[in-house]
Amino acid sequence: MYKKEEYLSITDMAKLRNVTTETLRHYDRIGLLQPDFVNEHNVRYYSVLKYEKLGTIKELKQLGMSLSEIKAYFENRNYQSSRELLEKQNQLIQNQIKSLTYLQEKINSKLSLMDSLEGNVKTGEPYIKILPKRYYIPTENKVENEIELAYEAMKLEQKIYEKEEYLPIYATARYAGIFSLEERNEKSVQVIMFTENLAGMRDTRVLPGGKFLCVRKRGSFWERKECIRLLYQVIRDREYKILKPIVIENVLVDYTITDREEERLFEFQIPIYE
Amino acid sequence: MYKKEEYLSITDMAKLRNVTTETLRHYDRIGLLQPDFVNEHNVRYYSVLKYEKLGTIKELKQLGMSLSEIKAYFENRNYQSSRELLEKQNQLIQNQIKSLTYLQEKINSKLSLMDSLEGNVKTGEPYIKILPKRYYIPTENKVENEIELAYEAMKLEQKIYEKEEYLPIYATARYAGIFSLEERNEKSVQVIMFTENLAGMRDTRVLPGGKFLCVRKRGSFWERKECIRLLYQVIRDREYKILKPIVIENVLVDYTITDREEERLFEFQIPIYE
DNA sequence: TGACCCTCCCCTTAGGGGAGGGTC
DNA sequence: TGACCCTCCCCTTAGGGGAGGGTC
Repeated sequence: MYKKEEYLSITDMAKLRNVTTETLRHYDRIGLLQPDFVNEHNVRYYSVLKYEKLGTIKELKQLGMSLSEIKAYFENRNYQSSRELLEKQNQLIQNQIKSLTYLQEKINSKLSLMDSLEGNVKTGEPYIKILPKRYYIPTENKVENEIELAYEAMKLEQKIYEKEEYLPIYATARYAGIFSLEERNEKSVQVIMFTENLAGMRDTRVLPGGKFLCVRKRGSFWERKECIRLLYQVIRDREYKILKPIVIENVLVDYTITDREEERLFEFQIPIYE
Repeated sequence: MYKKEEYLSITDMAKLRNVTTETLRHYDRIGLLQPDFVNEHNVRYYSVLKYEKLGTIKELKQLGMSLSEIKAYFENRNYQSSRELLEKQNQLIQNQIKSLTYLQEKINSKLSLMDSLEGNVKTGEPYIKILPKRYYIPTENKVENEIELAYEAMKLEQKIYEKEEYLPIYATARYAGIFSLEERNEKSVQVIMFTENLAGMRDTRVLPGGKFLCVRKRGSFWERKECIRLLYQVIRDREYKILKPIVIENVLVDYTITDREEERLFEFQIPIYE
């Protein structure tokens, strides 16, 4: 049927489609794309018709199909089966795009948070900021050390994941400790997790928006005495009024981002009015 | 440091993060996530602190990182390295989304073509249609059989790919044969490939838009006598004038879509005026 | 002769799925 | 006792990278 010169060597074919000869040998072995002629020394020769097929194989691979799926497709290829394949792959790709887009949003919101942390707010310098109304879920038990904290945080996460896979708004900096200014044991703290106002979450509570006197601090979550004393001092000096006797210790940089304790960052917030 | 009850068994941990125990054993073996305590019978116990790490591992895997990359990241995790990681992954994801979106466009345009083919145009029934101006690149040599055709088509594709990876507009139904009505050898045909008006392609030619008398046919590319006779007949009967003595045989369904010859579909187009 | 081609054969990722036998 | 845990050990995908030797 064809003239000898119209055969392509394995290297010719490989170069035309930008694959390696080893790939072509592999496709031969598994019966996906076989040479049209093999000489007495086992040298492979391909008809130019195989060029198109190799192109299709590459495309289908790019769509995420396995070689055996591709092989099965070629075993009975007709208009209908091609159409169904395209529709199926279209759906798969759409799902992939969706989940990648979601991932990207998550990463971007984390990067934005990091950007904001690298701004001009210094640790140890109190300042006032206005915060919006925030929603949160509390833990069941107060915690006094790293292990208890991790345990309660785990329970919170499990609770959320039951309801929603998404944690968009406070996906970053979503943990905080709340403790009462009236209680004497400043080691004992209630861990909370900020959330969106999830309709389905019955435990969701509200933290009213308003003015907060804040200060940032690096180091350990458990050494908060000094910061609180500092905020108290400012409140007295400037004659602010405490709106509610609580302190919120928001975790801005935690062990999910760094293993270095000195890099961890917390912000203490006391609700006030002037 | 912690109470015995705060250890999690391998099954507990696996359930919390929705992985298998085998996965956790694997992570232990490669040193990615190791139990905090192993009893005298080699039974693994995990501290609750590992819950967070396992979550991060899952996320990074989802971002497409390999286990050894993840391990390396955990070996020196700090604010800066985390930030760089996020930025790198953000870029990677963006590229993935881009190439998936491109693939999707390609598939959608193919599906649209198929939709249009399943419309109400019957084979063997001549009709008039208006076509826009089209650009194409011709082959160097006329062809007379399947092999020669495949060879010329290959050369055309190689030419295009040098310039542009994209073949959007005519990515489907982009091949056609052109032959002269004056030449007697209707086996000899010039193969062309429709393209966008690629600025860089110096071979690009133009096919003027206008009215075309058309007819569709299934079967082989090489049996075109009857169709041409039919079109001639219509031209004579209805007293149309032939604008240019050529026939374009556009390949609508070809061997990239089906292996069944009876499913292949061609459309013959003769430029006319009334 | 240099570029090309061949057949073993070992290797990689991230676990899955047993078998066979102990442990909580 | 039933549910759980352990260590081998073999297997999968899509080739990559030689070694050692012949071919166009």
